[in-house]
Amino acid sequence: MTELEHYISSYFGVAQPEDLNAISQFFRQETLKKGDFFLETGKGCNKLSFIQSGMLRIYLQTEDKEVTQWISTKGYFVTDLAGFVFEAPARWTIQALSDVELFTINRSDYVKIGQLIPKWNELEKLFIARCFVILEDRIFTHLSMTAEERYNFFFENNKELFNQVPLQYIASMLGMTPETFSRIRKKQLNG
Amino acid sequence: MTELEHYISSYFGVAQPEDLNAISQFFRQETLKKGDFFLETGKGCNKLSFIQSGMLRIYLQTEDKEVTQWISTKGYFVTDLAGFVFEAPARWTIQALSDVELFTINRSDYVKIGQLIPKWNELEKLFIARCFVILEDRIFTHLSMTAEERYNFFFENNKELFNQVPLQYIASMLGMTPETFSRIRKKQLNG
DNA sequence: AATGGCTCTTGACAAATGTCAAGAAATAAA
DNA sequence: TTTATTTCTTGACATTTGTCAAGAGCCATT
Repeated sequence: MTELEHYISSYFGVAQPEDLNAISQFFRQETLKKGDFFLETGKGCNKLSFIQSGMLRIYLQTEDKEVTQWISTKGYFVTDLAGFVFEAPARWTIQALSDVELFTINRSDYVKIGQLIPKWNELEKLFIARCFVILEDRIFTHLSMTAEERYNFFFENNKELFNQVPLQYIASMLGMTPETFSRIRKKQLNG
Repeated sequence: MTELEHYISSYFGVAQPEDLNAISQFFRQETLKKGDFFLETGKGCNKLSFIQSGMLRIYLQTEDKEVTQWISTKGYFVTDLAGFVFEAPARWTIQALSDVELFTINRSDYVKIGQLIPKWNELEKLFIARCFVILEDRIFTHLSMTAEERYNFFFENNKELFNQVPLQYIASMLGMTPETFSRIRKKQLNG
């Protein structure tokens, strides 16, 4: 099984080798240089990618600040769901934090998967439902935890990220300023 | 078109009257008294309902506090997605804030819709994707707004809720204490 | 090694939000 | 209506988090 097939299998639960192979044929390899944009707010997003290596930051520039929504790393998929599924203008700007290797599929090929694999729509549904549940959890952390608790919770589950990306982005994605993040960090390292 | 058919049509985009009718046949009417539990954390959730009248609160009791995740009102659907789709133990407790009338479908009947309507899985996918996008927005409010801004944003879009449910629940669902909520409220009414 | 540009840390202070306790107001129960 | 219960508001104060400004550390380029 190729790495791509492994991702598809684990995210969508596709089991048949021939199906996996057929699906993976639709993807093409693509690379981004550090700083390149995968997507910009307001533009069309007609692709979905799996990250083979590197990291991407999903964010939005508002009037007064830049809000990082998520950082996607190896093994994750990346797209603007509203853009990809509903052909709406992209909500997020997505930029490479490092050189990035991707497996990318475009919308028209993606649609073909549904025609090829009868169960695809259901697998996709289950996939998006899992994503929904993850967001539910994330909202819950904001309703129930302090900045420090969110820091610890995220750190426990994403230790490796802390020495790979600028910390200010992690701070933003946890809903706090870089200064607060830095102080909590100091406290956790010393205490 | 019945009220139920209207909901199904607007949420799932089912267009054919005969399909709508077939789907709506699977639903049964159900009522809850104020205070009754639609679902309790940890139990199985094998039903999904549309709210014909009344309000339900979706929340979770933690060690030290009760966190309201959402309040569902007329026209909305209600379920524990992880429980309903993945047959996982329910994450949320769902309780009637008032007497409630529901249209309810159970999981086994729900599955039958998929067999009846070829496009169902796709419509469902789109439906859940829309829910996902709504949660993305909600997370964004927590990353980018103060308590006061979240209050105003929510108030503008849900004025009617403010004189229908205990405000402490709205406070919790916006991620602030009842006291903070009350002070912001005063400020907005006076200023 | 020196330069420049980011990024992170720190301090001092300000603002926002939480906590606790009391009482007022609203709602439900009798 | 009266009483009881819950919910909301308010004040005083504590804590958390944000803001601003300066400087330290780090990294890449020269």
